[in-house]
Amino acid sequence: MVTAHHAPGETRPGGRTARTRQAVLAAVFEELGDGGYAALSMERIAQRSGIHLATLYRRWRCIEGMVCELLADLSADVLLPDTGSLPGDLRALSHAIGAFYGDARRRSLIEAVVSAAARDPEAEAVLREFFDARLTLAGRMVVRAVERGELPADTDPKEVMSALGAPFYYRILIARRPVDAALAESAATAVWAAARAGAYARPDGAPAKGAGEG
Amino acid sequence: MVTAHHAPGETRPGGRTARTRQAVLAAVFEELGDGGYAALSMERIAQRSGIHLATLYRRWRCIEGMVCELLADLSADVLLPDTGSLPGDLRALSHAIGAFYGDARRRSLIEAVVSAAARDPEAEAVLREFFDARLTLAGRMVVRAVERGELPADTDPKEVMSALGAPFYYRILIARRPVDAALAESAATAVWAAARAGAYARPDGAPAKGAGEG
DNA sequence: GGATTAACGCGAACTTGCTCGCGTTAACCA
DNA sequence: TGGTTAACGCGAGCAAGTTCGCGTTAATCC
Repeated sequence: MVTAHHAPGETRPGGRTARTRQAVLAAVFEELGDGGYAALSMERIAQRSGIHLATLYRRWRCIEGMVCELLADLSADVLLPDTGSLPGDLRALSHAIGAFYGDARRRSLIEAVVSAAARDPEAEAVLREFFDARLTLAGRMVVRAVERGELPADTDPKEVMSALGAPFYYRILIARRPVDAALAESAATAVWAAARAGAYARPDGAPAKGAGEG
Repeated sequence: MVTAHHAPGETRPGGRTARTRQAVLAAVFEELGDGGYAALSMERIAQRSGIHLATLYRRWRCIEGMVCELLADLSADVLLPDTGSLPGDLRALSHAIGAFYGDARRRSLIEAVVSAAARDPEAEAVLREFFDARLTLAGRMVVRAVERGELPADTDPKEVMSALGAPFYYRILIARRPVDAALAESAATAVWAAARAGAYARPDGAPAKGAGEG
């Protein structure tokens, strides 16, 4: 019996594997820059990244998987603002989102992910869970505001954060125009006014809960 | 010279052509019902409609064209409410939108159209113009409200209507959950509060204009 | 360093989606 | 009613995109 060096069947995350991963995701991102999702093809990604076509299919199966992974990668380093007041937090986050989607490649990425989710159940699950986690996280901002007495106790944090994001995705996916600071400002102002008016109150009037809703 | 019966090169919109068109669009809509956009393929549409594959490609070139045409078809008969007050109009329209997207096939159709727009420039133009026209039309509701003095004079009608629609498309495309009456109610309440707070004021403070913005 | 084996490169084979040419059907008009 | 021809049905042919088998490279551990 050959004492296995590192449990045969295990993956090798380091070195070359990580390099190809980076090369491919970078290539996808750049490809989104010229031509958007329309011009995205396995062949072009292979050429741009210098990674062989067969390798791409082996690791990601299809483009859907790539764009999902890229989204998670790019969104990793986004911090929650904490200015001390909800309107301040909303403005800060809204402008952060606006700046993020100011880049056409990121807008194309969102298009790509939504398209992927529409066709591939696996991609759909990734997308859903990704945004759910993000809403839960950002919802803390609202929880703090409720604790400070800025909003009604029955305000649903996730609904508030959905409402903050919605105008951006409408702009990108439906109106199909660039995202600018004016949109960010409008979104923050609108959500703050709507939340104070009780538009995001839970139907059953349950009090706002913390992040862990397990 | 043969006196042309109906200008050679002309199309023949009646009879068989109209029938196949109806059969195909109906088949697309039904296909969206079982399996959504993922299961949509030219071959399946051909089988379900009983129209030959080559005919589909000749008339629509690709699936993108079909879903765009279907969207225009389905949305043709949507009326603007006129209850006498903006909050009333907003609630009515919001619930109409909610009812429209209560059907999973229509949600799948929107996914399909957005996916189509992401890949095909022609489909993108169709989508953009379609929603732009719709916003302009619905904006009349806001123009009336401004004239009644319910909203500031510098309110941008299209921005208000965008804000009303945004939560639905966020729910469908990003959150990927069904649309319900609670969402419709929330959207209407939110937009009304936000509009009164001046969230949709034009940056330059120009007064609200009519539908024709030339 | 040396042995083991994931991960990769390469090209051929395969599958799928799409197009083309031709004969047939049925709108449209006189 | 009959002539003209757009629109359709049909199957073969073409061009993508995708998979497979095998040899090579380079992580990983001893």
